[in-house]
Amino acid sequence: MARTVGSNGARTAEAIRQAGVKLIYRHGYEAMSLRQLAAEVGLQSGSLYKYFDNKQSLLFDIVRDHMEDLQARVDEALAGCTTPTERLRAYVGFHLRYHMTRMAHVFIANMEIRSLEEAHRAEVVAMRRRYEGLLEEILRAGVAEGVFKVTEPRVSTYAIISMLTGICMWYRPEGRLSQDELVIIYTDLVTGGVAAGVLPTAAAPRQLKRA
Amino acid sequence: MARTVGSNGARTAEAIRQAGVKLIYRHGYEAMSLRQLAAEVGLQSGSLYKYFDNKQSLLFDIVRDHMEDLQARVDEALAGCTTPTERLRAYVGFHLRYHMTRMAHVFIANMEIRSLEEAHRAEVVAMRRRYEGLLEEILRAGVAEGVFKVTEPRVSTYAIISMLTGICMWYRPEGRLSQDELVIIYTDLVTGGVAAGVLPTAAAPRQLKRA
Amino acid sequence: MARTVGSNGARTAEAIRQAGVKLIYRHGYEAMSLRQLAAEVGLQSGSLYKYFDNKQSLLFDIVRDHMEDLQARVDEALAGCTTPTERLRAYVGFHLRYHMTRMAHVFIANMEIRSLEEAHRAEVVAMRRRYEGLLEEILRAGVAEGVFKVTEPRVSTYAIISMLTGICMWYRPEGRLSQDELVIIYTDLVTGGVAAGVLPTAAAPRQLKRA
Amino acid sequence: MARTVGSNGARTAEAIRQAGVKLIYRHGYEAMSLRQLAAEVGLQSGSLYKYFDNKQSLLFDIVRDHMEDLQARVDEALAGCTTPTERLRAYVGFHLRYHMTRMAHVFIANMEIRSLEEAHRAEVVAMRRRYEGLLEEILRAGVAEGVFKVTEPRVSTYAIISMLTGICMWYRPEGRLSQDELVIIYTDLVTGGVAAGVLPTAAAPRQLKRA
DNA sequence: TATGAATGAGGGTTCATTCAT
DNA sequence: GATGAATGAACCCTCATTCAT
Repeated sequence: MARTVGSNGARTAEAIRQAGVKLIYRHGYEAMSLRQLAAEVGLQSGSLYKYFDNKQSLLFDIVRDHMEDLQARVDEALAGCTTPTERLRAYVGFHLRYHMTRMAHVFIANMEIRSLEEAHRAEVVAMRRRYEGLLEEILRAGVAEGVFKVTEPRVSTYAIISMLTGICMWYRPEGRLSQDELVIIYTDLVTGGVAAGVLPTAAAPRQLKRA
Repeated sequence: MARTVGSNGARTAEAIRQAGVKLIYRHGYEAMSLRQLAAEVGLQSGSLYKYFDNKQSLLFDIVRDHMEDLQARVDEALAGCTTPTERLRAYVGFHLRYHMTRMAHVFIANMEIRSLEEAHRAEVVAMRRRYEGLLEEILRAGVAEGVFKVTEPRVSTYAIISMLTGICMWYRPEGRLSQDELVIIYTDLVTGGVAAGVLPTAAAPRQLKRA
Repeated sequence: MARTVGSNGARTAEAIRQAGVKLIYRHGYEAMSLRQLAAEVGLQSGSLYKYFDNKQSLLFDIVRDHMEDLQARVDEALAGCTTPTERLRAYVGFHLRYHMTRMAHVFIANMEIRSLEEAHRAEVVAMRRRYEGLLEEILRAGVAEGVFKVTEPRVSTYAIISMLTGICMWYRPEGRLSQDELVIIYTDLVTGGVAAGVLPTAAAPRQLKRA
Repeated sequence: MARTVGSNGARTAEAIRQAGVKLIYRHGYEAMSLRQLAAEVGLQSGSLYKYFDNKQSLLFDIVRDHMEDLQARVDEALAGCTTPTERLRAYVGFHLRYHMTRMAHVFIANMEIRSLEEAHRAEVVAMRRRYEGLLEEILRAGVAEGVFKVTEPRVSTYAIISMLTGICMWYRPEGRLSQDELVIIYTDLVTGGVAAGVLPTAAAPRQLKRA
């Protein structure tokens, strides 16, 4: 890709960021080379170092900015929702739409945590914990009010988050179902799963035989 | 790690396989070097080539064998279960126990699909599709019998699989909750989510504002 | 050899080319390592890849450029020569002088065809055929005019080319005989060999006993 | 290739020798791996060391045996030929037939001298010198008797040998021309080239311009 | 701001060779 | 006589990174 004539520093920085997201999403952080990235934005690979300190910090910046954005937006989305049920629906809807809209960023933030250096990983994990903590609090509040039946809110939180996040493994904008339709389907699954006083508990299941 | 005296070929092959699973699980396929792997089993890196053709085939062998094992065991687990509800509980229980027991293999099979060469990836994806197809059939059967309320069995399948698989992101054998307890929790979430005639559908949700 | 201070890219490229010719001539393409080559020009081996795509392409570039040069110069050398005899003498003289002057290149082009990948080999073989074809045409013209007695121009072409090219197996610039003297000797051999109506044909020879 | 059942040591040794000749001829000494060679005769590569000390000695054995055979047979071929002309014809005919019959050995002996260790190379070069010396003596004898006009017998020897040897670069047994026909063609070229009192010497030729 | 030449480490892989069995 | 597991060195090549210009 030829270099954009008249590009200034800020524009180049943004181009690098976007190309980085695209290439990490497509190939993985380890598999993406800075030569590739440089070629994508029309630079020599050495020139990238005007825009970041090293490859690792590029990844960290992408992930951290994503997590900050996610947190800011979920706070917005929940503002004004008061009852646990309302808040649950808002959280689920927000999470799904965000993940369908920014698949690449989300995918990277989930898959490449492993590639972050320890200090960076810790920071990202803390941000993630805060974001997921919101859902756990919603579940606990619903339990307290008797509208949810959840014996282990932490576990259910993990379960629900995993379910919702999984959408970015297969969702395609050009697919048959609209975002709205998908939100309804998933919301039904979640609310059904946590609804109070509906179904009897699962019976004690059989043991898995080891190899 | 020093080489085990008297080790023979078969034992070395097994050691390589296990060390491979461990290191790929821990560092990722791209990040694991064959020198690391060789050191782990007490060999020179070139000696590994007695046991596989190349790094890629090591990964593929691990993933393919895992998928075959998974399929064989789920078939076993479902044998004798006839009603959709029974079969759903069996599938969920099996999937969870398998994933809690063989976390590393499962994690690799999910995360490193990206690192497989196209032909290998296609093969693995087909195997996965078959495995997940079992759940979809169960949901469809339940809908047909009127015991499940699922408008998009394919989507719900993805959702449920994601939820269940997510357990291998955080489960620790030494954790507070037993496998049995976790199975109950997840099973309740799933069965509640697909149960017929319980909750009203989610209202049309708000749109996510673009960045 | 230490790196020449102030060397720029073009100079390095040329140094690599020359060192490549020298080392391939001396050790053979297979036996020359890129570490050797890099050391010869004062680089790290990885740095060579700024200057060629891979080892094979270094060889191909050397051989192809040599063949192009050879063809361009023989065309020059033959320009203005009209009679078959004149042209034969010109071809022979040119071929010998060229081979005495650029022994290494010629040697490589002859010996390392085997080391070229199929596509490259085909290209080089075609160039060689064109160059040798010139001699064959000269012989045929001489036969047509009755000045040469050559029953199989193709075979005689191979024979003459082999004879002349062989000079680069032993010629040394510091040797007793000058290039001019050698040209005379070889030219006499060739012209004597193809001269019309001189000697009776060889009698039917004895059969070689098989081992 | 599967191992021949019931093969004994001598048979295996011979099989290795033949496979070695074939593979070195086809790929070159450096490019042939002992794994390849072992596979060709149905052995593990380590087992080859029962039959030779190392890769180098395999090459040397092949070349030395070939040179000894060549010398023994040329002595035979010349036995009974007395006049220089007779002897020249005999030498040429023998050389050509031998080279057409044992192309692989000849090719190896010519091409892989470079791959021989210094001591081995010296030995082979000496053998070759002796073999070529025969031709030189024939030329000198012919000059002494006045039947050949050769000013530099050493040079002419090189020239003639190169011409004749070149046949193994293109000869194919299934080709249009028989060995007898080819011998006649080459013999005419050689005898014409060295015949006394036929052609005027080549005029002083032009200088080759350097690049 | 960007280049482009260069580094130095390390990647996956192949090789000739050894040796206990 | 042959295996097969293993070595240790070297192979070609790619990488993130540096720095004078």
